[in-house]
Formats: sequence, structure tokens, C-alpha cells
Amino acid sequence: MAREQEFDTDDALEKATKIFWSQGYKKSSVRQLQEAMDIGESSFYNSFKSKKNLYLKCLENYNAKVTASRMKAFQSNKSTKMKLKDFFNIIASDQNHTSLLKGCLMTNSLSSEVLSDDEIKNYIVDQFEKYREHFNNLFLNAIKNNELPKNFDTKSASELIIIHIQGIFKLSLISKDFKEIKKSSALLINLLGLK
Amino acid sequence: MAREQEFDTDDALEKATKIFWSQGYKKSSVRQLQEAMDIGESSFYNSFKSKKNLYLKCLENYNAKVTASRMKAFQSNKSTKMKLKDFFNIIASDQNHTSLLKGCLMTNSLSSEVLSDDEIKNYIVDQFEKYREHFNNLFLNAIKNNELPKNFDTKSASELIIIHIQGIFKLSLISKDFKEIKKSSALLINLLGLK
DNA sequence: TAAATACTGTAACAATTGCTACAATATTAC
DNA sequence: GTAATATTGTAGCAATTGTTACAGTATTTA
Repeated sequence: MAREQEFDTDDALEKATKIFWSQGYKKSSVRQLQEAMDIGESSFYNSFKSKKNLYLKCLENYNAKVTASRMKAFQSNKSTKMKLKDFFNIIASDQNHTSLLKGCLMTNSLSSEVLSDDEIKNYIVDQFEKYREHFNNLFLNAIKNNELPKNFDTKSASELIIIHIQGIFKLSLISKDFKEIKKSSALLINLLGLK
Repeated sequence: MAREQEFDTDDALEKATKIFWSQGYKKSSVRQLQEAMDIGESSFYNSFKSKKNLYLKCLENYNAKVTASRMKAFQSNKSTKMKLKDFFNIIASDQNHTSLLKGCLMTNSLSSEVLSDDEIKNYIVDQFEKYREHFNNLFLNAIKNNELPKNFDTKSASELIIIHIQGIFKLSLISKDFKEIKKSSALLINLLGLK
């Protein structure tokens, strides 16, 4: 056929993700993204169509890698209580290091700048629905295993967990000390009453 | 002296606050702010110095009015449990109506665009420290009133509440149904074990 | 009335925004 | 080698960004 693409698409996507993640959608300019990805104007628009389209691809990349990695805590034979503890430890340590990649790419730049676009909004809403299901199943399973009473409100608890996660992501943006955040997660898990 | 200012500063500030609140810092252009405030270029820079300075004034306006109004739930003779229930009901109903003023002005546009400015960041961090103190005192008082056991971890619980509030603000940006959010707050309050 | 003063309106600034046109370049298949 | 094809580099687009300069206007004090 013809000339080969000089840059690795996945690699460029990962670099763009970091820019969006640390700076938000609006502040990340196409020039800045191009520089980080180390590609020119033409390659950018040839391969990624538009800034918005690139952002969508970055969201997918983020969920496929970062979020998936965080969710690994649930792939073990430990008790539900321990799984939750592991999960929140992973999240807290993600926030803890000196990296600029704090919070959550999906929700960090969730002002109307992004929400006014239906394609982006729908993608994010769908992802959250998946996480609601995940935690609901986790608690339903815990009831089966007698770790929770049968009348435990799994749906509200799932929502509580998701709200807690997003709250952590938010506070981590302005906190220096993560000890209190960690302790609050531990308190929440204890309060849930898991055996 | 000289000519009088034609517009009401407080009124203009309130209108600017709504723009920032609904659109975020970066997306709110000076032109757009001027239009909403109904003042010209010169008046804008004469009275508010810069976009950033206006934003700081809006943050103050927001805390003096909106946040203060939300905190009124704690000025009553009810039990701590009821105070918290009232408080979260106020917050939830704020999010519930069709208004564009969802979430929290202080933290809605909390990407690095705003955090890179020390003056803005410090203001927000200071405010949060106040709210931590508020909830800590609330729980300390609850212990005094035998609503909570003496070994109750008031600091972690305060952090938990603040994280929960911010989580609600975040989720409210992408949720249509607030029933589950409300139920999760009710669940959290129950889990705290307040008598 | 006149000087002083502070506000207002218009215009424009340089810089940056997302994006496109187009020629030059490199690689493939024949 | 030649034609076909896809990538790349450069330049530039119109629109918008936050901000400033300056003349004009209205009001107050003396």
C-alpha cells in the first residue's frame, strides 16, 4: 500500500490521556497534546479526527487500563470486607504518590464544558451504571455468603461506595495528607458491618 | 466626588457567580460574564481587576450565601441525627431542581486550571478546613449528649461526611435520579449509629 | 461656573483556540 | 522504475481569549 505510520497509536493515546487527566479537557490544547504525543498537526487530525474524539478514545483507554487495574482488588478469594479494603488502599495510594494523575479522568473535568456533549456524557453515564452493578453484585454475593444480613440495602450501599470514591477523587485534588482520607474509608467499611 | 457607579456590585457578583457555577472557570469567558452582569469592558476591569479576582470574589459570595444557607440545618435544637438528615435533604433538593447550579462552585472547576493559582487554591483549602472543624465539633457534641459512644472517631467521621458531600456534588452532575443518592445519605447516617 | 473625578463605550491589542489546505515525502504493489 | 496511496510538515485560517488604551460622559465639590 503506502507509507507506514511513524508513531505508535496506543503510545500516543496514553500520553494524551495523561495530559487530559492532569489538566482537564478545556485547558488541554491541541498544540499541547500534539507536543506530548510527539506528532504533527496532520497526523493528529488524520488519526484522531478531532480533540473531542481523542478525548473519547482517552476515556476508553483510561477505563481499559487504569480503572481495570483498580478493580483487580475484587479478583481474589478474600472476604468482601478485605476486597473493599484492598480496593480503597489501591485508590488511596494512586492519589498518594507525587504524580499529577490525581482523581478520575472521567469526572475530573466534568463541568458543563464536557457535559454539553451528549456523546461524552452518555459514555460516562454508562460507565457509572456498570460500576453500580458491580458493587451491587458484590453486596448481593456477600449476603449469600452470610457476610451481610439478608435485609441489607445493596443498592443504597453501592451508591454510597460510588459516592465515596468520587468524593475521595475530589478531595485528593486539594489534600496533602491522605491519612484522614484512608481512615475515613476504613471507617466506612467497618460501618457497613461486613463480617 | 464624581459620577456614580450605574450597576449594583453585589447584584453583578451574584450573576457572575451563576455563570462560573454553571460553566466552570475556564469556559466562562470575560465577554460572557460581562453580558450576564450587564456591564462593559471598562467597568469590569475597573471594579473587579481581572477574571481571576472576580472568581475569588464569587467564591466568597458563594460561601457567604449558598453554603451558609445550607449550613442552617445545624442551627436548631434537634438531635444530631436529625440535623444531619436535614442537611443532606437540603443538599439533595438543591441538586434536584432543574437549575443549572448543581454541585459546588468551589470544587466544580477544580482541575489544575484553577489549582495552579495559589490564591484560589489556598482559599478553597482554608474553607474545607473550616468544614472539617464544624463536623468534628458536631460529633464531639454528640458524644457529650450520649448520642455517640465515647470512642467514636470524630475526625474520620468528619472526613467521611465531607467526602460524601463532595461525592454527591460530583454524581449529581451526571445523575437524573436523585432517589438513590438520597437513600445512600440516609444509609450513611444510619450506619453512623447516632441515637 | 469650573475643576476634579470616576465611571462608561468603543476599539483594538497580541496571544491562543480548534481546525484545514496543500504540497512534499515515503512506502507499497505491480 | 512507475503509479498509487497514505503519512507528514508548513502555513495559515477565522474565531475567541484576557486585557488595555483612550476619548467621552456624567456627577460632585468648591
